[in-house]
Amino acid sequence: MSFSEKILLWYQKNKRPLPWRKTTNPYNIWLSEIMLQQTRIAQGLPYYKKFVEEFPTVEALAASSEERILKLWQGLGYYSRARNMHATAKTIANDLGGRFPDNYADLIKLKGVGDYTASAIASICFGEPQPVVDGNVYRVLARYFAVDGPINSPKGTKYFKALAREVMHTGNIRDYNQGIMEFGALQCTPQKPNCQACPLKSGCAALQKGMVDKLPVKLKKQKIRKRFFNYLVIFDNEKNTLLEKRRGKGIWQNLYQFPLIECEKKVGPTEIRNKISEKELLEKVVSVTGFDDMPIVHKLSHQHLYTWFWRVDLGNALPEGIPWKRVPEFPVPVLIADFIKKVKF
DNA sequence: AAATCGGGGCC
DNA sequence: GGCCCAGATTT
Repeated sequence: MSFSEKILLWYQKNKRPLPWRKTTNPYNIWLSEIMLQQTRIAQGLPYYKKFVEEFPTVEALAASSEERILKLWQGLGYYSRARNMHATAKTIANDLGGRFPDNYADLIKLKGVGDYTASAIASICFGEPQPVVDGNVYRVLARYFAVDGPINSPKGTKYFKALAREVMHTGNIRDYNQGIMEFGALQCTPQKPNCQACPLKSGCAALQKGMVDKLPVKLKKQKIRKRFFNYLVIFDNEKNTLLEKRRGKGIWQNLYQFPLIECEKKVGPTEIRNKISEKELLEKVVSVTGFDDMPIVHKLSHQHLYTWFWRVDLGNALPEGIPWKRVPEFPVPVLIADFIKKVKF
């Protein structure tokens, strides 16, 4: 039996009953694929259900606001996916008559749809023989064929895409693509793969060479930037607070936060007061007090955010003040959401 | 070619 | 603390 036939057979016996496996509707498949980019199924699943519930069709998603979409997306990370998803929904609803492109070449033109996602939708929804290469596929192929070149160099990416194309099962690409990913997720796992009970062990080159735990090879690790955030949790004399929308290029684009003062190092209440008056952010500051002396350290994959929250009481009323009860309506980073959840006023 | 973009689970 | 996750986009 060939590699792909064994994958197919394993999948038929071991596949999990996931909601997006009950349909080949491209809207549902697209939604699930965008949400699962760099995201474990356990984490993405509740978000998929929420989105399908609130937006049953691409038209419903297109008609929604970005803010509402970001709110539902809150906690899932990589928020550009949500913004691109909204843009693509509008393209499909408004320019394409509500119909998804039905082939790889057209799918990959959509915002937020790259090689993997275009291949996944084209194969799962339309049966187009395009191989998917996600993190699972890299691992399965690197081990089975004992490929020790890096998977994340441009040459490596091309090599694995070509290898995946060579070995794919064109007769049932729909199940094969999902099968090889499921096999990587459940059987050929990153740590402690279940090689003893593996139906592919007789042909696995890495197993025969004792290299299973060395593969796949990945280049470089990114170094982590430290940043120092000071959030101003403001209360005016009507107990309203202030939120600002993050603009520009960096993390958390278009999400909300308390007014932020970023510094090069830890600072005290005096510096915070000075910064407030320098920027003429607020008038009539009555008091500035820290919630904690120790920072909350929020760890992203490429930044560590050392964060202090400051309570700032005002003697006047803010024209754009937001009642504390309405704060949970805004999409915010998990760092902010955790703080709001933790404190009681 | 390298950097950027989140958050959570596991060891 | 490091690694990984149904990757895409920007620089």
